[in-house]
Amino acid sequence: MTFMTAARTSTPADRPRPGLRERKKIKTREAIRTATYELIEEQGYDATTIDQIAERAEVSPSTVFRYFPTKEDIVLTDEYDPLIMEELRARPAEEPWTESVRYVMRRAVQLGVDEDATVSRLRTRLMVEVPAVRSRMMESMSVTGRMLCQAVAERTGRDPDSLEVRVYAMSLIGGLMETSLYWAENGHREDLADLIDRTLDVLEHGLPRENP
Amino acid sequence: MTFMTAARTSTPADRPRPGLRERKKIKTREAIRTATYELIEEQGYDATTIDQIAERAEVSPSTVFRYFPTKEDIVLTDEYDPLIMEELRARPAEEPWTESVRYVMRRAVQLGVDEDATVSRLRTRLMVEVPAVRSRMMESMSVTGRMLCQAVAERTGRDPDSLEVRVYAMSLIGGLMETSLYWAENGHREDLADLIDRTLDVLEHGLPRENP
DNA sequence: CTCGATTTTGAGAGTTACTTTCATTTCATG
DNA sequence: CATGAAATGAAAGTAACTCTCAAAATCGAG
Repeated sequence: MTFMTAARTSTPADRPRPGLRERKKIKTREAIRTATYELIEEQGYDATTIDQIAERAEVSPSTVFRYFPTKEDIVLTDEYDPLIMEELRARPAEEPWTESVRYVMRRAVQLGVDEDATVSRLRTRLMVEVPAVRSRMMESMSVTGRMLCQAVAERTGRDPDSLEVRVYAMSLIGGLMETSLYWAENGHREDLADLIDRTLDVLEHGLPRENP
Repeated sequence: MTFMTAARTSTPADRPRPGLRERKKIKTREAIRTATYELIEEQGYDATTIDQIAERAEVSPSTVFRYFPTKEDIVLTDEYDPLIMEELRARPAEEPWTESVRYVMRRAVQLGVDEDATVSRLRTRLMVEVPAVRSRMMESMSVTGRMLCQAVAERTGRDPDSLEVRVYAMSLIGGLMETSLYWAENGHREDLADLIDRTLDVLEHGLPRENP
């Protein structure tokens, strides 16, 4: 769900003490990411090289690649999928599936925007403007899609690998993806939660009768 | 619609005489493509370099890039979208929209498989196996999506840029994409036309009641 | 056919993302 | 503190893609 949420930037108060090594690792990761965001804001995505990122983050270029396999990943790495999955599982079993989806998606959006609206917008903007970023994001869609398959299967007792479940999941993801593109293309003016609602309406009931 | 059809390989008998220059260009294009297919069959996608392709196609590396902007494009360049668009427009206006889609998609698949089943399968296989190819293919999805928006808008008198139309188009594309992935992952055993039918059923009516 | 304009091609050098290897440093643990 | 494991940096290498410019092929008109 990279396409609608900010990345989780810190480990609030998870486990007791992750050890110095772990903490340093997280710090480095964050340093690289914020350096990248800054540089992109300053000079744009393409003009920003890995070397510049490394320099500003005060690590070596090789370290950058050790943390992120590709440049796009620095912007896009997503740690929310598991959260969404959890929330989806936590919904009451009697709740209609479409309701659960609606609830969880709205919540995911809210989380992302709350945490850091600037990053959220930068990301979706890059998604519209930089083909490589968009590609990478779509790539992550399939992963989210598989996860959704799993969730649908658990909830409704279907085979997660069946064509039907997979098609359902993918069309959902595709639709939501288009929603965030739409949001960004229109300058983030409209309320994303509303857009999500309208999107789910289309997916559930098809196109509405009229469109003035 | 790259993801389900082969590329149009020749200009059957279009216009009277395109001139030597044009004909040579088409030939070069084809040479590059078949060289690429061969090399990939022999050694796999990643192991195949542009230089090798250039050598076998008997052109210079720069020429390869002049014809195709990226390596993935050599495999994936799609010339079917306009055809699909045409066919969609040619359907009678009274026909329900979903019927038109069903008819045209099945036809597109048939065309692709008829023309060259081997290439059709190689493509979908690469789509499953090579991330870069899958990305590039997804990238082309958005283009096809915009086109579909246009078609939906024309047929039903809606705004092609409205959220609803865009979401509808994208979920359709996403679903079909997943269908070809499914087809390839299962070794191309099932009949693609049947899969398409089941896909459209899901998109039109949601997940079926039960799934034994 | 020939000449000049236009287009296509090739050669080569350059940029940059990404990989790989290996020695060095840094941290955890007994 | 000593020993082992993990993180880091330096450096060289690969391959996709870009750019430039000169040579060659094609076309159109006289």
